[in-house]
Amino acid sequence: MEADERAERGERILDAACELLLAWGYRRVTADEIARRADVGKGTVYLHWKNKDALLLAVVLRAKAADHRRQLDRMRADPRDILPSRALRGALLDFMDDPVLRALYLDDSDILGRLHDIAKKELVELVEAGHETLRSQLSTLRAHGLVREDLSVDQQMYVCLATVTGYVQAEVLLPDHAPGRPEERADLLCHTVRTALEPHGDPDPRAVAAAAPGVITRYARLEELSRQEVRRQLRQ
Amino acid sequence: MEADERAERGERILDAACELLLAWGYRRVTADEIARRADVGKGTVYLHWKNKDALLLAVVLRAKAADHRRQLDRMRADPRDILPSRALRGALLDFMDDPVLRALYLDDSDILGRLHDIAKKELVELVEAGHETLRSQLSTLRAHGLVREDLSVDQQMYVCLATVTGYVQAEVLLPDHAPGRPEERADLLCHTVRTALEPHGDPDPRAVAAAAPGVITRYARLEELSRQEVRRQLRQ
DNA sequence: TGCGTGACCAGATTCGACATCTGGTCACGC
DNA sequence: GCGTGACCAGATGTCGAATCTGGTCACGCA
Repeated sequence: MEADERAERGERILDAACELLLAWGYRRVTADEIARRADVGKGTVYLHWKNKDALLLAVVLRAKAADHRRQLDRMRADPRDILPSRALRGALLDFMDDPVLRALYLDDSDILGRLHDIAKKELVELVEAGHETLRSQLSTLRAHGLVREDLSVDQQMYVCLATVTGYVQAEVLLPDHAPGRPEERADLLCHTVRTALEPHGDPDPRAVAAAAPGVITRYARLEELSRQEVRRQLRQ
Repeated sequence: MEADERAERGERILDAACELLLAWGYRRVTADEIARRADVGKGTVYLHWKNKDALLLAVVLRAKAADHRRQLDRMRADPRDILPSRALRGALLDFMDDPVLRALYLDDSDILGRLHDIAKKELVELVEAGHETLRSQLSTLRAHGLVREDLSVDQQMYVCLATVTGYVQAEVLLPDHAPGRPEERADLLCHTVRTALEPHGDPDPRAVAAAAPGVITRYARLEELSRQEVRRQLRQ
């Protein structure tokens, strides 16, 4: 059997599941309809995933992997994006663009239903790895003078996580008062994190260039891990 | 009839309702049990409030009024608490202390049930007034050089609201990673807001003293408005 | 020979009629 | 004349019947 064909079919099933998940929500999505939209028999769905939850979890994991991918691409295109302010700015823009991430981070139970709880349990490892990546990123940047040392690394992690959480939640909690353009809101997050953690003035390009490879390597590892998690849901 | 006695009875009913709301949640609270705990007949409850929702809304409004009261007391005790970083630090500590505010701001539907939706509709005016107070506070402090002018007032409002939202949500979303002591978490919020909005270095005490009366007057007005809203729920 | 399929079944979910509970009223009595 | 609790209509909960759906597997097509 063609491995490529199998993989392509798997993607088609994921696409159909993703479409249905966003349109109907977890509770209303049926294995029958996923198979119909993906143009395969229902049994074929179960040749790829052991059950419906594993399939829908894979939809969420694929969105997260794509998110990590975009983050990594940005850092490779412009190393200044390794700075926490710029990295979180990008993360917020990605979040605003991707309806699956929106549903996941806003805990939209209309869409995710109990999938959120399942995802939380299954993603513990990945979230932990994300936190470790952030910790390592902050440590590296401190060593290069790109992040201040007036707070501990743990405190800076909390600042990053709490602040980005606020801007994410603000997307739904403060629909009025929000500056109209997504970029403007992302720039405000950037400003908040930069002033909280980074030294004044523009970052030294040589320090950025020196710190980039290490940070990018860690993010590449995180991206690889998230792609692994998508595959891990597959039956074989 | 003694007006004092009536008011005292009203408080007792509010206390009982508050206790039950936190212990049982909106859905399980009954007018019968509130009356029993407050040692009054059920009819008496309805002499004070036109229905159960108005009573439970009054519970929430009373918590919000007490919150405004504490904020005002702090500003009067130490005028430096008019600075946004210090004001939001206090707001976060208050939030962490008061279970009703916790339920309200975290949208705890186990406790509030549909009361949250009712409150959102009824509180539009008060929330709007709170935002106007914040806007006026920022303008006043900018005029006294206590808040920077590198962002617009609207942008600074969004920074305040989004950031405090994040630290509030972080209380439940990041139970691990959170520094153990509430004060430490509040200090991190203080740091974040201060670096985002305020000039470097300690604030000029004379500028603070000059700006304080105006800001305190606005907060006093807000507190009065919130007390009015509690009374407005009463039947007479 | 082996991958893909859809009819099939057990168990989960939904529905709706019936029973119980509770918000709000008001005639009574202290 | 204010406070009360018995009372009632409508809201809410219960539980079995009917329907739906996840997951399997015997079959057939390539």
